[in-house]
Amino acid sequence: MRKGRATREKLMDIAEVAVLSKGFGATSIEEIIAEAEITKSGFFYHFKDKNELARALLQRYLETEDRILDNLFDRASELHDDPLHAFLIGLKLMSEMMADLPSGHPGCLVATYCYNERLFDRDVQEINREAVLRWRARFLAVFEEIAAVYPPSDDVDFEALADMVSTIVEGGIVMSKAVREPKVLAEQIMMLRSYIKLLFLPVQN
Amino acid sequence: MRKGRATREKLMDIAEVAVLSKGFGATSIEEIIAEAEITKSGFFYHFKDKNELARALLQRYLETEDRILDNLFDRASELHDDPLHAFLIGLKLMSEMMADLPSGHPGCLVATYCYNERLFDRDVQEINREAVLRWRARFLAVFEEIAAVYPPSDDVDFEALADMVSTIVEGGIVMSKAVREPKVLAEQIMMLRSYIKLLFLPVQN
DNA sequence: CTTTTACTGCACCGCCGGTGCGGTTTTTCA
DNA sequence: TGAAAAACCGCACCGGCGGTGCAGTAAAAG
Repeated sequence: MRKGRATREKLMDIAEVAVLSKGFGATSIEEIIAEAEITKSGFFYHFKDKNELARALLQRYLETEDRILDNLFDRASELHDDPLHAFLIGLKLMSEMMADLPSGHPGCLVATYCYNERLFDRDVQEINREAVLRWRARFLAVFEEIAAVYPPSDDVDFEALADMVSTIVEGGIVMSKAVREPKVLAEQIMMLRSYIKLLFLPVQN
Repeated sequence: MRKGRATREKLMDIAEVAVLSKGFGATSIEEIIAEAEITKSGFFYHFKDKNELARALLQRYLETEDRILDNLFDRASELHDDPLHAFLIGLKLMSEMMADLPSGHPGCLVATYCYNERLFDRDVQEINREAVLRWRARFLAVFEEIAAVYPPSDDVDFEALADMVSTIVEGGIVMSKAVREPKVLAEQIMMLRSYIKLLFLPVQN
């Protein structure tokens, strides 16, 4: 019961690393079980097929990401009462967190799954879609709260602005991986922060 | 001689669609030759192995992308002499181009290759890396030209700003694919445009 | 009309995803 | 402590795929 959980987690840890560096289709069950030192039968005891592994991987990933985001912006809110400044602090914390990843961000499963869409059945794709829509809703709420206090300097759609947070992170991860410079992701988040500042902070002069 | 080129292009067209929707590892040579109505021997006449297909795909993709970017910003420059306004027009044109893609952006090979890094040898990865660095150089030149005329409202690193263009496009593609809303990519490019406006355009009041 | 190009056909190898099932060890909990 | 449930192992088998090698051939170019 407890042991099974541990083995399952181990399989998923190994699979996640492989999927993020080779794609889902190129990740063989054979290599996963070899690294986990388990038999193929053992693997299929935990996951009835590869698609179930995909679903489990994505769900676990999304849960930890949500927890990290909650934690990060909660901490930021404790550092400043004002919604705008709290969010700016949150972005700074996020940037620092990304910069502290020793060998760069390992990659986002949401992005991988997008570029592997044909490999998954509808429900896995739907989980992915709804996760991104939750991110949209999360940041939309933040920006509406900010806009209630600070009138924006440009007429922007707040849904698009909310999406921009995810866009920058997803794009930043790709860029970091492509040029092999982990700092690019952290810098891009700071660029987003610069935009939010210019958009909502009253001009100082 | 001419016939061979056509077959090669056909194989690459089929492969590119498959790679962008399933990843490189999950794209089988078998399915490519089935769709192209050719034999496996015929395939290996054109590409000595799968890695050479990968290289050819990437190189062709990068060439067409560069041509599209050249064309787009050249057209923009013809519409306005000022570097800032020309670039803002360029972003608008880019956004409209993305919005006009009937079933959304098919995906970027650079991003796919990032999330499939372990599948390719060093030289393919290096081609990918240098392509992104060329994008950086391209937009860096643009922003330096703009900054020579318009002092930026915030102290930003121009290399990071240059990377932001690619970041927004890469991230926007992922977001569009994830939520299955082609317009998201076009909107994100307009968000970038909004930032550039706030960053360089003198405050109007 | 010969050379080059662009293929076809076939045989073969080893790996992989996946299925099925029977047996065994380990853990849990009553 | 001991039975039940959980967590595996072993093995056999299937079809598909990446890839190699090579001999032969149709078509286009010169």
